[in-house]
Parts: sequence; structure tokens; C-alpha cells
Amino acid sequence: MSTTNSLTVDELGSAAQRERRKRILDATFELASDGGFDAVQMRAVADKAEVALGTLYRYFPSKIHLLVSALAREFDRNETMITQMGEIPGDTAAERVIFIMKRTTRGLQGDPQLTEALTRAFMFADSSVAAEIHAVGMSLTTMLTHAMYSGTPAEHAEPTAEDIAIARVIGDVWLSALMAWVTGRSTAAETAAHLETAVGLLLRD
Amino acid sequence: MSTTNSLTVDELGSAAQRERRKRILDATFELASDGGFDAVQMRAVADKAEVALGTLYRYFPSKIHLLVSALAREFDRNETMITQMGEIPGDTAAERVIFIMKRTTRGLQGDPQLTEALTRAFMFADSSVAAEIHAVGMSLTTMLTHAMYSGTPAEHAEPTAEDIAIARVIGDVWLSALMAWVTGRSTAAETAAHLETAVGLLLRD
DNA sequence: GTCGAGATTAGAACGTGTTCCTATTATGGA
DNA sequence: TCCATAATAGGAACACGTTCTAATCTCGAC
Repeated sequence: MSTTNSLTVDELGSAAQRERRKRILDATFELASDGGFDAVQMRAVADKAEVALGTLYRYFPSKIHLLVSALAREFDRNETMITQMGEIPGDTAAERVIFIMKRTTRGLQGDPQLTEALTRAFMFADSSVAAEIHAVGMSLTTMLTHAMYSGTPAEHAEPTAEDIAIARVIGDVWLSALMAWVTGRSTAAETAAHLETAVGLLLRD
Repeated sequence: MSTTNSLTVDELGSAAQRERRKRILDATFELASDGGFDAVQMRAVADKAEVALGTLYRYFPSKIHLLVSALAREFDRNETMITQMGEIPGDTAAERVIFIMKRTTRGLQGDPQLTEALTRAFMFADSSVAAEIHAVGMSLTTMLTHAMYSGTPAEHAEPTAEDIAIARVIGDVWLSALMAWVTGRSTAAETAAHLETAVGLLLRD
């Protein structure tokens, strides 16, 4: 019974509770999508989800947990979509990784406010959010290694340590680039170019 | 007369004002060093700097501006120290870069609370802090390209576009790694190892 | 169906970042 | 020197994240 973590779906007994959790995350998305990080106000989320403030805090112990959990759900969906789409276009690992990154990034950039909110939360998170953050990191790494191997003989092999290291570095760069974009320090085009440069430097095969 | 930026040293007319600015940044460092991000409370900073709250806000329009400015001053000092130390040890660019990164990282890790405060602020900053952030980015890039070329014939040449790109990627990874360390998601050793891996992957010469 | 434990509600209350207001003090030009 | 203007002090006030309380509701065990 960890009191510091967000309640996950399977810790929730009743259907009504799962429904509440969903309503909360949906409300979070909607508010974030409209006005970004600042618009995700705990009272507003509670109102929109038709849940008391105290209940909101029982489900998610802080605004950061809430937003990171929302990000985790989003990544999960993205990962499912990508692993199900079958073979990824591109002749080299670099091309496939760039394809995936661009696709994911484009999805996020299509909703700048939402992305701002989620990225901000992710960056601001402290160790009490480690579990939620780990989930996101795993999603990202899985996506990337899947892209590296997709359509090759190693398709279903375990990724090597080096591949995982590379995936982590790409993840880092991606986050930083997203951050720079979100905070208005670089344009979408610059973000994409920077990412492409980084992948090119890391995956020369 | 931008109202959204921190007052820089040279925008301040009188010696008394420069003195006030210095007192504020010193107080910020002291509080951050003691208790990290949360301990840097605006009222506390104002008290310790013997300045009214309103004055503090006139000099730095937000807590984030304040902390990022403090980080910028720190980086400036670091950069001065490093560019003045003459030739950097290491036979390859990678070795020299790693030397610099480790040195800088060690310096920061020696004062975890301070680092937590400054990194947090940096990550949380929005576009209104772009100017201050740009200053930090330039410092970092300068340090890294200096390290790449130090002691080589290209010592005083302009860095190539690719080198700048590499420096930026390393900077990204460094920030992410620092972030993971600061938030307790990875140890100092892991941070160092991750950074070394990244530099190795990026600078193979 | 009844009971009791836990979940939920509604809303007050608190802390800290931020804004605002008024009185006082410095500063620089006539 | 004296005045106009800006800068500063001191502190009240407000916003939003977070905590807490008391009352009510829900639901599984019996």
C-alpha cells in the first residue's frame, strides 16, 4: 500500500472507481489541451471530472503525478499503436527510428498545450514520481528498440546493451528537444532537425 | 526596457544597485545550497538579502528567473575557470570532453541541494526565461567546443556546424542525466557512466 | 436487510509565489 | 540647493497546490 504513488488501474476494485480514474485523466487531458500546464488546476480537474478535490488527491497525490500518469497513458496508447502497425518503413535502423520519432513528435506537436503540460510535469517530477516516470521511459525504449530491429532478422531478439544505451540517449535528446520546443526556445522544424542529427550521429550503420 | 527579463548587471546604474543584485544572488545560493528548490522562498531570499519583496521582484520577475540567473552566474564562473586553465588533458576530443563534463558534474554533485534547485528551475523555465537560458546554453557549448579543440591545431578556429551540433546533443544528454540524478532516479555513478557512453557514441575519433 | 469500514463529498484552511498599494528614501538635473 | 522622478520598504491581498475535517454514501460480510 504505497501512499506516495498514483493509484493504478489494477489497484482499483470497483468499476465505479476505474470509471472515476478515467474521468479524472480525461478531464486532465481536456484542460491541458486547452490551456497547458497552468490550466490544469486541481480544483478545475476535480470539477470537470465531477469528483471531490480530496478524491482527486486520493487517486493522484499531486498535480505532477496526475500529469505524468496522463503522459504514461498517452505513451502506452502510442506504443500499442506502433507495435501493432507491423513493419516500420526505412532501410536502416536510423531511418526507422527517425520515422517513429517524427511520428510521435508530430502527434505531440499537433497539440502544443497538451504537450507543454505533460513535458513540464515530466521534467519537474521528483523521485516520488519515479514509478510513473519509469513507465514512460520503458514505453519509449520499447518503441525505439522495436524500430531499430523492425523487419530485420533480429526482429524478436532481445536488444543489446548498446542498443538500449543508444535508445536512452535518443530519449534524452528527444526530451530536451521537446523541452526547447515547448518552452518556445526552438521551432518545430529545428526540433525535428536536431533530433535527426542526433539519431544520425548515434546510429551510423 | 523589457519588463519580462531579469535585470542584468549592466542595466543597473548605481553601485548600490549592483550590490543589491549581488546580495540577492548570494542569498539565493545560500538558501538553495541548504535546502534546495523548496528552500528558496522569495520572502526568505528578500529577508536574507535585506531587500523588500517588491524589490526582489523588480530585479527578478519570478523565482524561476532568479534561479536560472543564479545558474547562469555559476556557469559563467565555471566557463571562465575552464577557458583559463589552458590545455585540457586527454588525447582525443572525447577524452577532453569527458574530462570537462566530469569536472563540471562533480562540482555540481558536490552540492546536491544547490544543483537540484538550479536544475529544477532550468527545466521548469518557460519562454519568458529564454534569454537567461540562452546564456547558459552558450556557456555550455563554448566549454564543450573548447574542450574538443583544446591543444589541437584547430585550437582557435571556429567550431564546425557538426561540432556545435554534437556539443548541443551532449548538452541535452547532460541535462537529462543531471535531471535523473537530481530527482533521485539514478546515482552519481550511473550519471557519469551514461554521459561517458553518450560522449563515446558521439565522438568516435 | 443490517452493520461497519472505507470511499466520497463539500468546503474550510494553510503555505508560498505573485501582485498591489502607500509611504519613505535616493538620485540626478535645473 | 531644491525638485521631480524613480527606487525601495513594508506589508496586505490574492491564487493555486495541498491538507484537513466532518458528514454522508457505498458495498461487501454476515
